[in-house]
Amino acid sequence: MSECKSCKNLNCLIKQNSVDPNVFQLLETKHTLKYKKGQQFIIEGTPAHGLFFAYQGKVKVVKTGVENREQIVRFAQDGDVIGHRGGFGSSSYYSISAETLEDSTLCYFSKKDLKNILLKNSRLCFDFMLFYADELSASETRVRKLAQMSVRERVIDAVLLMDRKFGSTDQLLNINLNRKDYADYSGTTEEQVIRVFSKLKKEGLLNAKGRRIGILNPALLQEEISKHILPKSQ
Amino acid sequence: MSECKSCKNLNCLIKQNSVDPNVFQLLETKHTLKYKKGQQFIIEGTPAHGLFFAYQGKVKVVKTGVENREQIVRFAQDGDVIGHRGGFGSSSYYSISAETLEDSTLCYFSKKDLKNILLKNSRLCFDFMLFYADELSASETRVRKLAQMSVRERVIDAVLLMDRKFGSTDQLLNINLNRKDYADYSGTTEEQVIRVFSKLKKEGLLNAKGRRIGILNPALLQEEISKHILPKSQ
DNA sequence: ACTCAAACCTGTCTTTTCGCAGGTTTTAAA
DNA sequence: TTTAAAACCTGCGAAAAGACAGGTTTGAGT
Repeated sequence: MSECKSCKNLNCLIKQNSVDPNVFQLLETKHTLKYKKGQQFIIEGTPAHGLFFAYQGKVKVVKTGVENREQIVRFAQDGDVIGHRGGFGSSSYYSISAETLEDSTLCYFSKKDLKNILLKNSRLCFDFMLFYADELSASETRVRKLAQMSVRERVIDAVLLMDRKFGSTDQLLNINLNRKDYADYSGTTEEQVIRVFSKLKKEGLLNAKGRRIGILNPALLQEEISKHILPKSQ
Repeated sequence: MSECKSCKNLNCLIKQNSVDPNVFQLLETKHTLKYKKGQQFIIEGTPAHGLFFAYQGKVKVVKTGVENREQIVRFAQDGDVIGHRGGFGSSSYYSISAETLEDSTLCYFSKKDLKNILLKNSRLCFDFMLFYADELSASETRVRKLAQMSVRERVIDAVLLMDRKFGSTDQLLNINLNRKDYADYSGTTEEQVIRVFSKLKKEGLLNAKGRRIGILNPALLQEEISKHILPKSQ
């Protein structure tokens, strides 16, 4: 039920506001769901009834594109919201699909319940607004990067993001993605990712044995894409 | 002062909520500003004090990129919000620049005043949240399109957007953009836009004399990019 | 109407990215 | 441990996109 009390995902919007009695009431309506690795739990274009929070696990959020291409728009893990755009916004259909990258536990709220609380609790509502504003910020930066970076730069940017988002242990990324996933995030093809990885290996910047990816020289990689990263405006 | 009463921008978030006495109070703090064509009124990276609403006129919102390239992230006109991400969100610097495309009148609110009202009026706050959610939706669709469409497709998409957003009179778009602007929106170069326009002219799909752009066959243009447009999920 | 800078256009060449084909390695399940 | 599918890799040719150069047209200000 409301094990939000003991939840350690401090960046969860609900958790942050759970002291409010109204929000506490919302928690009664929460559902907890478990999914195996590789399960698709949101399907783009289907009617949206609610939204999810990642309690534990890793998720990729995807827009289906033309032919067998898809666009990974975001990765989510502990505390992150998923399916929020179907939950609210003008469309009542999910605009994305979501799939677990490993065994995961998710929290689910119906959008009806959540909307009621949001209209009662302006602090929670304000936090949701800030969340969307930050997501928008990230998305617009991504628009610019996709439009202006080369394939090599976009792949480097993706690898560095994985390190920031999921971290590394013993110089190996804590996330298990195949080359197609990197391609679908970077807006290129599997072959190009493989080529860039091979080159980076030869240059001693990256360690890539199958899906075990390790960043050997973060500073040099960061340096290579630095001209696309503006300090204050992100 | 509070000529919001008589404002005809019905899609303006403030206007929509101006019956609320708290919001009415906010209007006292509003500033009205006039700018000439081509004036930059928000500069990326500078401290953000507040946000703007387009009262009358047309604006391009831009992220500065590498070399002399910039990325147009959005166009705004009557009622649209501008600079909202500096206004709220975790960064207190503007993440974009904004420039008028014609003589324009803008409404300005300090973010301090606005935040106060948002925390008092959860309906207004909820509307702002929905606005951000929809913007995010549009931005993520744009990520996919930039990653998966060809240059020709992106240029066609841009021209069709101009028609939807600003409309046409006598088969001429009601917006005055140069080829570089189309390039900066579509994520390509000026020359490529010129080539695509020339080709479309020869094919009888477009009419382009200088900056006067006319769409001759919207159905065929739409058809050409239709495989990238998914019905329910946008 | 004149002038000049800005905007537009086109051809050619270079670079980047992509697609396919065919092979090798990895991984996970039986 | 075996086995088969999935994932990974590389070379090569094709296609797309970009850069540059030089010419023409447009249009805003005088």
